[in-house]
Amino acid sequence: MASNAMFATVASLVGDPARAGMLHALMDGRALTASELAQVGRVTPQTASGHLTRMAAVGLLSLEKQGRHRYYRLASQAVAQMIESIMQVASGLERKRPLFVGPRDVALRAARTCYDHLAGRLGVALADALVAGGYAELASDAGLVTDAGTQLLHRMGIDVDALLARRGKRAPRVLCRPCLDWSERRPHLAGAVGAAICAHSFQNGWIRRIPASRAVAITAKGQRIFREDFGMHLE
Amino acid sequence: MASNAMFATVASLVGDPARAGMLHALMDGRALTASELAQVGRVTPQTASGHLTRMAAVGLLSLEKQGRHRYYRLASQAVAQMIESIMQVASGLERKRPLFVGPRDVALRAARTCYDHLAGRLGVALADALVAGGYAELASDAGLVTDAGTQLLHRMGIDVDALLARRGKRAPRVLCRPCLDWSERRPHLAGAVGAAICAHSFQNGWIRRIPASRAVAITAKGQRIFREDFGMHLE
DNA sequence: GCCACGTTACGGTAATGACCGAAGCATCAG
DNA sequence: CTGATGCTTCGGTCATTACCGTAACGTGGC
Repeated sequence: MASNAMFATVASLVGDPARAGMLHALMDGRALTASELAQVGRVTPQTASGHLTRMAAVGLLSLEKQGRHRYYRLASQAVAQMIESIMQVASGLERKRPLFVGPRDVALRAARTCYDHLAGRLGVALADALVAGGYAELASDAGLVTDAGTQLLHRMGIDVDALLARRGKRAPRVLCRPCLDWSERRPHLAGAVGAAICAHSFQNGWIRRIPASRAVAITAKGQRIFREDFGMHLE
Repeated sequence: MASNAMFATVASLVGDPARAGMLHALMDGRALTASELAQVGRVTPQTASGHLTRMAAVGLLSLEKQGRHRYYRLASQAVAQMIESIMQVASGLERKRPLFVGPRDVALRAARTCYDHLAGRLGVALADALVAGGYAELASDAGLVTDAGTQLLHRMGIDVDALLARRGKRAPRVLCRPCLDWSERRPHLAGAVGAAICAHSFQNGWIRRIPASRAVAITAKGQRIFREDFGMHLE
């Protein structure tokens, strides 16, 4: 196998607790400074710097200098998907022992971003509502947005056709990627469509980020739109 | 995050070169003995035994005792998908430096199994042919089998409806998962449908395993069927 | 110019863990 | 029973590497 060495390199990089914490924090798709990442990794800035340069050198992270700050972010969607799939396995194995839910997790479980799309109960509820309304079909393997769904999204201001055209797709149907939620163990909407919905939700003030967290809060406006327009049931 | 520790544990387990080699070898979905795995990991049986017990204890591998042999296999499809996604990232990063293609790789690149479905040029060609014939639609995110595709597979002896029923799906359409091939960098058919096609191909003698390898050979019968019935172009 | 802050480079230390040799258990053949 | 094979456990050695303290290097504000 050609890439056996690189394979081990990548996995062992991700396997260190400090680096794992940093990558975890970067999973919301934002860029964070070295200091912030040192904090989430629970190591001193010196140590964190070493970790970050190594991950950037291999290509897991991309670096953007801005003044005296250095912003790191996940280098690609492939990296995010890899981390997601490892979390998938890890959380599956952890089910064996009783799982404590700390207060810090409450907000995360309610609603959060997963690299570029919505996850948590919000993400799952959105997916459920779209399926229930006949706007989408979701299997464990794959998913697709129906014609009715395309129209709904268009009414909400999300142009799915433009999305397809931009990616140069010939597929007549709008396919989308399901993503198994590690906290809910249920599929939700990822991929290009999921990312578009998430971005649109931020832009229109349906949701907003909770500072220093991957969690997001649903605004009053968002509550109304999610319930009335998407037909979601948010407890 | 609740599972941060487990996350790092899983990733660091995968990150060791010897264990990575073993997992790599197990990616064809078969079960291998401890000795065989020691060989592919290039370590002595004692060392391998330690690795294997650890991976089984955490839940990455499942163990089946048979006489004086101990057969290890990947514990779940989730584990296979995780490894696949890490390979994805690793091979992407490796593109920077010139990539040598050893003779050992030639057969692998031509046709191999990827846990439970076909990959390599064979897998990609099959996917291309299905798309070209209007039997399937594939995007990077997801895919689906068209009605024509369902009928074609039914004629070949693969009952897609039964597949759906077995999984208790309500989705009216047959969705399938695309899997980016690390050697071809093109999508091919994975998921339930891909697995069914692969299993069927083995059962009917269209392909057979090349001993001591993940590579598979296409039989004369297979050549004919792939070309005439599926419309594939195999060089 | 100066100082404050964020980040990186360079030591030395300590702990983790991979590895193998030797020995001990099982299982199967004769 | 005896020997052979497959696998595991134990003990000890060695290499790797995460970590921090100290110090140096940039950038931005004053």
